Amino acid sequence: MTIEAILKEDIRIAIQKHFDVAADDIILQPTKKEFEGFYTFVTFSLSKTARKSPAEIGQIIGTELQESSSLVSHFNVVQGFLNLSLKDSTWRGLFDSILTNPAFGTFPSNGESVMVEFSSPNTNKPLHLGHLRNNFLGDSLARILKASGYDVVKTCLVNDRGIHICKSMLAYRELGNGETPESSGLKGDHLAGKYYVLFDKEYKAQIGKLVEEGMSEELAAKKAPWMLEAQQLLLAWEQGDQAVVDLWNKMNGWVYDGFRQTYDKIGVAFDKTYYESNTYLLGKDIIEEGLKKNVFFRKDDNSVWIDLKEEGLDEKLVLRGDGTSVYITQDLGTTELKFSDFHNNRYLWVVGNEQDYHFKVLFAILKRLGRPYADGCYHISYGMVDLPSGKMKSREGTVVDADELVSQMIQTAADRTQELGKIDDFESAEAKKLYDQLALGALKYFLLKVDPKKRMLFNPEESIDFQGHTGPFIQYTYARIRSILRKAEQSGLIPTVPSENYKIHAAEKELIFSLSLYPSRVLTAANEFAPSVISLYAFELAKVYNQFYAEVSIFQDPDPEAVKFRIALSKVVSETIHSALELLGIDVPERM
RNA sequence: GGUCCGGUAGCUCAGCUGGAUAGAGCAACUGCCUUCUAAGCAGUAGGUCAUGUGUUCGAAUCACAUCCGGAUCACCA
Repeated sequence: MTIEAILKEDIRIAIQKHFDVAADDIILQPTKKEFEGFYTFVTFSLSKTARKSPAEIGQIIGTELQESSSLVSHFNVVQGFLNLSLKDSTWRGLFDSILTNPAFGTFPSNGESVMVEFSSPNTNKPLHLGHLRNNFLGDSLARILKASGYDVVKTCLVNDRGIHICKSMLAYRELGNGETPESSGLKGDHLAGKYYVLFDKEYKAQIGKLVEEGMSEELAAKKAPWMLEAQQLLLAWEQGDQAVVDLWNKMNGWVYDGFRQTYDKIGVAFDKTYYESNTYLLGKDIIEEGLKKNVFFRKDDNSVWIDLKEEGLDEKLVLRGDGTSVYITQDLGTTELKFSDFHNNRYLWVVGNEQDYHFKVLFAILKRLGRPYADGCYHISYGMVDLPSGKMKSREGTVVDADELVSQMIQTAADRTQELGKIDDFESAEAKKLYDQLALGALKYFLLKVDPKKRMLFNPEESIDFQGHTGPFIQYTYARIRSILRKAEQSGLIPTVPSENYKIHAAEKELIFSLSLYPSRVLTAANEFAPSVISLYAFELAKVYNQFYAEVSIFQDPDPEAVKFRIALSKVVSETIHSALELLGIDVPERM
């Protein structure tokens, strides 16, 4: 049982005893900094039933706890707030339980499995900042869910077919002159992206010309020669035209090669990758089934629909009149495939909030169809990354390219590190590794510290910080501690829990308290699908440690017990920081 | 227009299962490196929590309304 749980029980018993009131859900909050104590119980709500003033109630419960609770040393009451301080033996026991628990912050298997689908790129252009948020969120969530007891499968659904890919292919065929990643020195995904942009340029010119000749803009957009041709390409692809399929294979191959480099660089991997070219025909059987079950209905033009007005949604098309699939058809099929592949208890999709409606519809359909996995489906909807100028638009060239951003961050990390001159003795490979760790630490932390649901702002003018509320701040705290632990080891000092006579310092209590919060934060992060909970925790812990570090001396303290205790505290903090950052996919350096 | 999400310090964000004088970081200003890494610590300054009404002993937090911003409502994905 946790300290908090025992305290709540003690408070419940005290209330029962003195006021004869059954209080089931006792809520404790952390005591605000300006008051003494660590846990606060608010008594206002008891005032009516207990027929006493909040302050009196606080006094009575506080006195009772001081006498009978095994944990409480003393208390103070401010208005209706009962602030509780803990005995040194409580702190010692708490710390001991953390120190001796090698799996601190991770939970045993809960017997459930979950699939996290994320990343899901299109193969016509390179990854951008928005994809990074998606990738980091998905990767981190997978780690957090694993730590909280789930069996996790990470999947990626690659959108490797469709009109957008055909646009790149067309522009390449017409303007490419046989260019390759090797001949151009461009990463494959960037090469494909280049032709996507070229397509758009030419396409716009064609529209302009048609409009000049008197055509309406809307019609011109449909009738522009390259648009018609791209549609022809798509059709040819679907019919298996060898030349088209060959080009498609060639260009997608380049793109995958480029993606692989990016994924390697940012440390993201998947257990299984699904390709839309393999799944886009799936789902039609489900449409048939739904028609038989009268979940769907057919309109006169042969298109198939579902009426979701009861769910507060609308009528929704599930199959085109010509019998071809739409997005939702595919998703029905892919979800069925995922289920038959893995039989997970839960399915999560990390997809931007622009698709909120789509997933509402998808899940509603799965329920109507009576799918066993329907209730386990959940859309992890995250907000867009905006620029000061507004939304990123790939066609308008306002996107922040992922590879470029990462290499800029690495350069900044290198510059900053060299300025400080602390690692001048590093081999160049060692230094490079550190720059990568810091750059990705800064970038990942930047994108993961914000509540996923909220849209966030990225200003390319102001590069991402390495000071203050950042990844490198936390990494720095870790490196600092590692340095201490190395020194301790050399001096033969063993981390130890102090004896009963040892008077625990306030800064030490703060640290133990911060540490004790970790497991519950992991669970909160898992339940809310919010890596930001872990981000904020890691920052708080690092901050508390730095305060401790500034306030007390570790090796200079005359009391050998204090020295060994502080080394033990440092050790556990470093391990907890390491663990928390690992949940965010952030690496820790031994020195920086 | 319907639905959904958001509006907290100059900027970026916490806090939102109701509780104490609303917290961080950045930017600004002041101190602290002969002592374990100053990518740090301590401090100053900065707020009508979009607005209004309501519920409550108590509201940034809940409800309703209004204003502002965004997303979505495709036989696109």
